[in-house]
Amino acid sequence: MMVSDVWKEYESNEISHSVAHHLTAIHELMGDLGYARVSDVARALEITRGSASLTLKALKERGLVVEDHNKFLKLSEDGRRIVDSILAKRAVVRKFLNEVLKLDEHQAEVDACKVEHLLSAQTGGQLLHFVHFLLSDDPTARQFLAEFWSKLDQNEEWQWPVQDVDQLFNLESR
Amino acid sequence: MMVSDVWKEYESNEISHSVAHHLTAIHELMGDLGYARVSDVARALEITRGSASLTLKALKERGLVVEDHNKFLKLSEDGRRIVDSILAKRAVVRKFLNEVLKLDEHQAEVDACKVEHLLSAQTGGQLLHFVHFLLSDDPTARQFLAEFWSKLDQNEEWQWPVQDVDQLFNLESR
DNA sequence: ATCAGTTGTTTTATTAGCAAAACATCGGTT
DNA sequence: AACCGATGTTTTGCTAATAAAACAACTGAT
Repeated sequence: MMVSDVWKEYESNEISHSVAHHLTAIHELMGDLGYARVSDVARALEITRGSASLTLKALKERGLVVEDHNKFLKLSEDGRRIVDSILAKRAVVRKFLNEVLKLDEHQAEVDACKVEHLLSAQTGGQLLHFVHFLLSDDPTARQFLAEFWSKLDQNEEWQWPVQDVDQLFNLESR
Repeated sequence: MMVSDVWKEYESNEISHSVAHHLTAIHELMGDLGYARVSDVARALEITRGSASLTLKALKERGLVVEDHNKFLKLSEDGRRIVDSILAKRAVVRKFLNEVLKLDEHQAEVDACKVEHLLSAQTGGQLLHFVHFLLSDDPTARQFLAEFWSKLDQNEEWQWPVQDVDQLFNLESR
């Protein structure tokens, strides 16, 4: 049972959910307001200034955020790279969930947001290739999607959660 | 910026990563050994008995785990349902990452493990439909996959992370 | 019967992430 | 000058999840 090898990699993730959103908040505030201070981040995330102050202090020490001569925050080069990768993954996952799997926008947004910082760069890149081709003008892709969606509408349902997914696949495919 | 609405749902998740693995450990130990005690769970997860004891006490109080007259653990009805849904999501995600996106098995396992407890039932169900059709004998699905994989081999790469995913989609598709 | 090993619990401490409250420091009004 | 509001920090406390260590209880071998 090689379970134990894998599951602890969760905590070894260098970017927590909280950190991911502190960083992306700075990015979005720079776009919206042109600046980002501790209070602005706190407001955007709806946490207290005290909490934001502590988290951002740690991020400054980690070199992901830099502080202006007058308390104005900015992403470092590294911070910027991290935000780029997070936003790219979020966008791809959201697009897949919403435009392919036809989940409503809120559900897609929520799930993408939960997952964005956990996916490897490999996974993000491959998913981008996949979704890009799937939503392209390629006739095979279009036909495939059309068939999938029509099947969805036929509402042929399993009861979820399925007890044995592997069995389901083995019996009906391949 | 409706960011703040969404991101806090992460912590409101009733099933943490740790809880998910304590529960699935009990499930797998029941299959492998026929029983599951605190020490067995601790060994499986490679944490101390003390930690497992505390977490499992909380799970007993939450009614997800029940204890035998002689300290043997078992999943409750609710616990069982949760494990089923987690394992189903993990299996589907792993299959998708490995067999469709062609990520190596370890990466697929790791990413699926990170994500499994965070996906909504809706998302899990839709993804199951999707992967099931995608890997079925349907000729359209087969052709689509063949084309996708050949594109992958052509190694037409973006530099990852992509700066603006939405722009990438808007320009080249639709 | 004693001794060693395993098991389960409890206590103490640590870390991340939050709230709440106190505090100091500005900047602008009046 | 005095005041008010916004800002940033610090301190205290909380929860979840861990480790480490001490402890008690049971099990089995000799």
